[in-house]
Amino acid sequence: MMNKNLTQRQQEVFDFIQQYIEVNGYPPTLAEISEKLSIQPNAARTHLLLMQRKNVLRYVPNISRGIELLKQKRHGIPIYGTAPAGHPFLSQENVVENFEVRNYISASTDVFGVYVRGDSMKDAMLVSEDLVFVDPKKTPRNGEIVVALVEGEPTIKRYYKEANAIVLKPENKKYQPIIIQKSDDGFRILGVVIGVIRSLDKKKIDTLVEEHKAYGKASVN
Amino acid sequence: MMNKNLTQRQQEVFDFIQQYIEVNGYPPTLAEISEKLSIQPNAARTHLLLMQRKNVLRYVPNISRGIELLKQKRHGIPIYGTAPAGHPFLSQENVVENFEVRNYISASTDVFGVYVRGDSMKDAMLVSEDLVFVDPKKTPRNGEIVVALVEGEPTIKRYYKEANAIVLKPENKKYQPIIIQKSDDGFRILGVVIGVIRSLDKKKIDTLVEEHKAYGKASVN
DNA sequence: ATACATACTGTAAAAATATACATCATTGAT
DNA sequence: ATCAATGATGTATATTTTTACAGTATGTAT
Repeated sequence: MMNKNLTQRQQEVFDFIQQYIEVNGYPPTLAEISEKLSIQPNAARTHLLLMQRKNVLRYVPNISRGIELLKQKRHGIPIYGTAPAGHPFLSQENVVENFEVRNYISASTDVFGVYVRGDSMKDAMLVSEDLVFVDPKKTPRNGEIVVALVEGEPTIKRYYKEANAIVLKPENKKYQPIIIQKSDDGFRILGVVIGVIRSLDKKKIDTLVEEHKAYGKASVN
Repeated sequence: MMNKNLTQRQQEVFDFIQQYIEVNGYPPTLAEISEKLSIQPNAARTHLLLMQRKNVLRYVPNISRGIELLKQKRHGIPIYGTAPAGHPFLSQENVVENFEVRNYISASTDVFGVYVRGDSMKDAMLVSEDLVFVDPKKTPRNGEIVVALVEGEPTIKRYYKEANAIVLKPENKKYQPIIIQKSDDGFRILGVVIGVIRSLDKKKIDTLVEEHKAYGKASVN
């Protein structure tokens, strides 16, 4: 994250502070900065004052470790509700909440993400390059979509528990269901899919719509 | 974020520290904590030492503001690549990256989110309750999906620029395109849709698949 | 050539912070 | 009934951290 306005030395100071906070959880003292850069505390102080003018950090005099890095406070994305007509839509007042994935998909703390590959779930609207969020703590119910390890390979399928076996159904007629016998080793449910996120560009939109419409025709065969 | 193991007083201390860091960017001194809770600095110190034993924070003696809150370091969600067979899939080594929406949808810094309502874009796989990410800085190209303000009402449609007008096409045969004359006032493009996120539970999955299959039948009529 | 901003050194002093005792009250567990 | 853990007070002291001066040097734009 190079700040174009900063001089080389200032950037070094900035980087050190950033790293220090990452490691320690609190900002460094002037002495710590100066030691690292082999300069005097006073020189470090000057840097902070100059950088403050450039608005990349806040330096509070007389406060030990009174350094706050600005800019990269880009946390969450504002979400606007459906504003009442008349109001300027994009105003602060219409911010309903701030987006944080963890809040949005509200799952246990150890959710993880996996990219979808292939088209075996395309009828459930999961296509290649989508990123699915998986909750490993959740026990799958029939019909839910799960990520499972079948013979060492991760796969995304619909889950159905039957008398003596577990059936993993793809959502695409081109593919056959996978049947897991109770004795099967090398099989493991990694978790339940609780969300998807898709990055859209024009090409992706077009592909999606094509596939979607093709489905209609295919189903008449 | 209530920590079950903490006593009430400890929770108060924890909450204050959290809030203080949020506001100032660096942790408080013992004196600041003690002042807020109307106790002696020494008492505050004891709390920190006790809480450290409970692993909710780190307190470094002799270091001013030497407090680091632990636990809520839950930033981003780990994303696993498709692991080579044999490797334990869910191991740290397979973490490809850490999920941050802003990185994922890679847009200008002022992206925002809006919830989708209605089914006018259902054929482009945008359904009610989906959250779309919108980039206000991006200029729409023909065929891209945009969020626009039409007579004060926000709406999501496909964008097409024609000789004398702009056409906003829904992706659902039930609805008619909206045609905007150049002179039209009260019309404004708010941004281009660059991503979607959907929270999935079993009910939502079922609804999606139902609608998706129904599309096939409808399109044969 | 001459400001001006950056990038320092070095030292003493001032201010901000943390800590060591000594002491006490309350509560829950053995 | 007593121990251990929590939650405190209060004061003097030690330590950490910042700051005020007083200088020096270098490059760059005017």
